[in-house]
Amino acid sequence: MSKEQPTPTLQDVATAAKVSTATVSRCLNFPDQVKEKTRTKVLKAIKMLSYSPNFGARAMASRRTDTIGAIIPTMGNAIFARGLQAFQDELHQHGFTMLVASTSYREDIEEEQIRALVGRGADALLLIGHARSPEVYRFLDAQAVPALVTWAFDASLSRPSIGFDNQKAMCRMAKKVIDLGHRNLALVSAETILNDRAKARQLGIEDALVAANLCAKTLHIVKTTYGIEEGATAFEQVMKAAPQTTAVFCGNDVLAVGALRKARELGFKVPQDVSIIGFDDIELAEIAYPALTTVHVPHREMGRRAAEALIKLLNEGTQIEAVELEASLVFRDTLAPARN
Amino acid sequence: MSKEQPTPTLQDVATAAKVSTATVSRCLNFPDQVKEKTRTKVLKAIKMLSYSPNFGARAMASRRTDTIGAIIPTMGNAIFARGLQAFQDELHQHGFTMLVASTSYREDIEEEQIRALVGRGADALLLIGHARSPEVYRFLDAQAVPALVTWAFDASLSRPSIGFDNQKAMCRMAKKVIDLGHRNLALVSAETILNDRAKARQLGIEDALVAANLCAKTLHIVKTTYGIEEGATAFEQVMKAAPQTTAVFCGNDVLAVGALRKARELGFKVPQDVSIIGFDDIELAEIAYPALTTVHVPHREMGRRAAEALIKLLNEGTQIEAVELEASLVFRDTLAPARN
DNA sequence: TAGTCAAATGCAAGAGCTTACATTTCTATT
DNA sequence: AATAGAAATGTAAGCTCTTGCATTTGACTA
Repeated sequence: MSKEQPTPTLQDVATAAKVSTATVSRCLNFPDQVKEKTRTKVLKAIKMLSYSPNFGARAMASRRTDTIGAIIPTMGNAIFARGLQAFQDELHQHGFTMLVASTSYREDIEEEQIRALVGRGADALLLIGHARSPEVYRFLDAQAVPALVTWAFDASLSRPSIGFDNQKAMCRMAKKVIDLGHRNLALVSAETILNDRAKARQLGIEDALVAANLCAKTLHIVKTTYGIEEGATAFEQVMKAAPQTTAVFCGNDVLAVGALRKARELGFKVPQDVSIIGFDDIELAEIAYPALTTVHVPHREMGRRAAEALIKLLNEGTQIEAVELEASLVFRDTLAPARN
Repeated sequence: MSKEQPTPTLQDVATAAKVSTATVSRCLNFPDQVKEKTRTKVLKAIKMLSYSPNFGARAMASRRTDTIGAIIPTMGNAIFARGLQAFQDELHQHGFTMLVASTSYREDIEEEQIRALVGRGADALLLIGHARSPEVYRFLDAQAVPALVTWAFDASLSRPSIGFDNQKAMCRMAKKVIDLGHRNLALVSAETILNDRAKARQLGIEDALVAANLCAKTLHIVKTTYGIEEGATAFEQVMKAAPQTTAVFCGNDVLAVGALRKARELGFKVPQDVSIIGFDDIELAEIAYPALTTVHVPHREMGRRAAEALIKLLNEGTQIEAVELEASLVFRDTLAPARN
């Protein structure tokens, strides 16, 4: 630890291999531009010195970092995990590295993280949802850092997105629920001011209500933060404030699973007494008992396609084109016709 | 898009604010070294230009990146999510950024990722488990990149670790199980060659067996990869090959939850017919039905302490000292006395 | 008012890599 | 064997910031 042995540089490798730094650099970046014999020599020197290129220097000289940043609300649960894993797998296959930062669903932290990742040299960014201040977008433009929005889809916006239409998907689900005779609906949702996905999901239910000639105002809404415990508490509130409720929509599966547990604790039979509907279709949904009826989000596909689009943009300058993916309905065991 | 407007540099800011680059740099890094009036001027110029420092240049000039890499087996499930979130939260509070990469439990990919992150300028690394080739450690030493091992604890190794003793924890659990009269134990585990945690957990059960004067060889082991489906399949194999089994240990909760589901499908009553024990205590465990008996891993604490130690090392040169955390046993509903 | 010393600022030398351009080495052709 | 042209390699400038040291500014003292 005390022996301050400086890390080897390109120059050291060049010296050791008795070639110029340019040749070593080419060996690393365009191997087929250098003769096999030379390459072997250089590679040996690299291995001998345990050389690893200095990222900063490379970034500065080549004006790119092959790094893409992903900024998600949280890593604390599985909601974004699968999509992110797919995103990273795809990036990795193309020689890109992913940087992740999380925001705890807070707008100020998101902005900070965006700046941090751009500052760290991210060539592009993956963002969740559209809603953020115009200033952030201005910053991204000034820095010439492309950003792709996912986990949402809105053709009306100019920023490209690769995702699904939260509103439409939730509306489809709500229609099914209404078809089953439910008239007293409730929604346990995240705060919708800073979360356009949550907002869209709420609107989806209201759309369905209106389409069925019911009043959108009848939807009983409880706002909370995401978490199993929070879902449980919110469910209790719902049933206390609106005991006639027969179907409780939840903003995501984590909330739904909490609601499910609380329902059991309170002696409600699910789905006979009350139906519970989730959103996302993460592992939890399948494992919950009874297994959760939910909206399936194409996580992996979304992650993969997003990575693909970004890579193409960076490597070939191909503009990103928006892609709308389908979210499907998964009917498991927590939805049944309304009791009456 | 076509207007190639170059991103502003320190120099541009300096010019705009009519000061030297040095002053701008100090404004950013040591604000109290510059007079208030000057600072205001500079800050205004920065805002006006939407300037953001170039990470590469800064990294090169200052020889540090304030970036810490974390390399985990997978982001696809929640096993590492919570710990990682805590790790990142702590880092963030101290102005560090986290880089994440995942390995899919493959040694070759891990090595690649280690090189990638070091190459990307990670000042330090968080690694899961001890087992990896000496060459990797040599590389880390050559690059002078400190690495902290977590999710495991082994005082006998020179590399510091902040984690828990997988073997001891699993042994404690196994003793309880044996106390409950179980004599025919099985284990569904990941491949233990490349996974020292899995290996340790297996040894823990064998220790308990020996301590109870039973033969370690009686432990029926099925190896598989991690996944709910895989857990289900493995459970079926276990019960087919060793139908007398009354307690099935699982390498982690994901496997356990799969086993649980398959048990139900096959008509086994859990825990009356067969007990199932998990490891990790992630959300799934609590939500599973019946709720899973498992070994609780102090994810958040581990992540937080690891970050703390690394930050101290980087900022103040304080050597990391190994910390052994306690993994506790969580008895829920999938463990009962052996039938006989 | 001159002189002292600390605070504020400026100057300029790197930091390690890529790459345009220059030079050398080969290969193939005559 | 001489030589054109391609392939391989070398030279050196430049990428953007930090920082040690030099210089200037300014407050205070004598």
